[in-house]
Amino acid sequence: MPELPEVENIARGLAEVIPGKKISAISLMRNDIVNCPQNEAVTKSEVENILSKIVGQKVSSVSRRAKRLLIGLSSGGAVLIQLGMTGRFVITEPQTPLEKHAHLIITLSSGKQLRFVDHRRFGRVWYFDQLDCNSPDSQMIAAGMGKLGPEPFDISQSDLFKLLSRSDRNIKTFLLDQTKLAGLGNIYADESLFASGIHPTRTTSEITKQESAKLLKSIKSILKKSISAGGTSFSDYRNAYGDMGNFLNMLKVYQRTGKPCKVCKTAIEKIVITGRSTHFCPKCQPVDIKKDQAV
DNA sequence: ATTTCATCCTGGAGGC
DNA sequence: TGCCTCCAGGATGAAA
Repeated sequence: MPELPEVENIARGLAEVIPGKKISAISLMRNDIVNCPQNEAVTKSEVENILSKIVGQKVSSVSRRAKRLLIGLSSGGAVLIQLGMTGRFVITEPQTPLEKHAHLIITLSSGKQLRFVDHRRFGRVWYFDQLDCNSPDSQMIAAGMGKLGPEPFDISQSDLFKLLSRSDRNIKTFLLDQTKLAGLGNIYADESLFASGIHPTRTTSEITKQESAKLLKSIKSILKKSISAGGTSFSDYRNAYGDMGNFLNMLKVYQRTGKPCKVCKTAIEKIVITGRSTHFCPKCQPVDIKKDQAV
């Protein structure tokens, strides 16, 4: 659920509080969130081995790659967290009653606790002895890090256009493919397509160079605005302090089905594209390429 | 090689 | 109130 702006806000919140703190204890309520792509829980002894490596280390850094959170440790190792749909972090006092779906509790030398809470349990946690996002390390690959495409802020207009030209999918599905462009999820894919006037079912190879440039500009601008606003909160997302994000009020199409378009008053429509609900304005985002843009 | 599909979960909303 | 169905910020391996 959390997309790039939400994870960025969580990372910034944690970066203010946990670097320099020693990890004095860890408890894991569920083994099946550790080091496994889906449901292959690691063994109890493997988990204990991992936890023993982490306890006693200092947190050296907090960063983000796409929608993943990286907590760097003094040994050079790192904990990687994929939040899934409903994962969140809570910084709290140890005496605060445990959240119903708290799966991992890290107690810091400051006395505070960092809790990973995730009611749908799509979230996963990995530990690496060495933090190197580009390493061919098999675990890094297993964690999906090796396959991630560039961040929207790090790709050029011409490179995005090349990627689009080479693919024959619809643009909505393309934007959700983390191996092509990493960081967008369902909200920001829909919002970016609206901002650039592109219908979500348009075939990527038919997107013009001008449209592609406008799309990248829209993506970057929307992500930046949302990061500044603290992200978008529906039911679950909160930053590390429990605050909600304010970008919800700024959404133009996402979850506004039937409501008037903020630009032209036409009712926003919702369709399903490869299993994901997709919101758009039928007038601002025509199915056909605009005549003045056609070659 | 690409692309889609079902699946992993829990809980809230809405229909009857 | 209860029961049922549908839906939800994601990512994956298997199948087409």
